Amino acid sequence: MEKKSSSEEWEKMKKEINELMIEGRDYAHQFGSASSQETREHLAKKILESYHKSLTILNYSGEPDQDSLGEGSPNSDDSDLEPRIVKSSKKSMPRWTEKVRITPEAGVDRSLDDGFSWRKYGQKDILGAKFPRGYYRCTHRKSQGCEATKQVQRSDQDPILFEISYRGIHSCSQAANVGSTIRVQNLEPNQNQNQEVLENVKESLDTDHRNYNHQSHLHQTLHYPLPSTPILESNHAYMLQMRDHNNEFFGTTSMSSDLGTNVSCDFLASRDVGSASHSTSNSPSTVRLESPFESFDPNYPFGGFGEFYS
DNA sequence: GTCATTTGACCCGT
DNA sequence: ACGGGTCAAATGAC
Repeated sequence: MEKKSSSEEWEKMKKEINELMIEGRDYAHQFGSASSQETREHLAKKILESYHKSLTILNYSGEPDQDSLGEGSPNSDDSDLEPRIVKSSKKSMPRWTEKVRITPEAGVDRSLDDGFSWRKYGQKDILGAKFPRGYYRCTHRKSQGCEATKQVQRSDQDPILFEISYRGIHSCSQAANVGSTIRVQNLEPNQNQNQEVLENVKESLDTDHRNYNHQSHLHQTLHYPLPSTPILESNHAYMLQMRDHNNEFFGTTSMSSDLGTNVSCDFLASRDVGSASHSTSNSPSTVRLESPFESFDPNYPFGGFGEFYS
């Protein structure tokens, strides 16, 4: 009954997000032709704003039903399209899901690396899923009591797509350094790098737009390429702000980290996911695709996968 | 020796 | 009772 109104509300939000993303894409295009540093800074800020607004909307609504987003996760029982706030049944820990697709350019490591260190504590075959699900928790759980955990599930349909479910916010010191979005190693304010990053953003936005009609791509877009973006210092504060805001949505992990990474905490498997090379040696920044990858088709054109195996 | 991963057993919610 | 999530002993890598 109330379903309909929820549905309409979600449609409305989608539309808003769509507009924001298009706006961001346009700014990214302009960035490409901008000559002055000042203009670039301004555009970079605008791009970030678009992302921020989109995230705010998403954050407010909770995550769009993953199942409705296609890429069928094995655990999708309901087919409702309405968005819903996944408030963990487990206590009141925030929970959100991200879909990460491995890209040839980034490789598995980067694609899945969210900047956090994760330790795998279990793996399980899930009913109806071809690949086992990996369970990870923050490496600093013992030392700092960080309760963040994540689950990595490789998609049945798309072997290069991983669904990462995060639970809890990182309370460890790493959260402050990584944020959910910024890849520490990329913070070096190098202009070339900066431009490269924005180019990626641009590319990302284009891609998003292309897939716009597919909700399923919304998540992918959320792979903020920006995170790793060192962008200008003037924007750094903004990024951090965004990061904090996003922690609620992405958790600490995420994306390429964080807004940038990933799923910042490395997703895949923890090793994966969190890996981003961090302290514990555990996760070498690479998420080892673990078993899910063992059955990985070697024919996949992603050289990066090799890294997982090594 | 230390720490991460593996994996079967156990716990808990539905 | 079933399935998902976690624990913890065994094992492996560094």
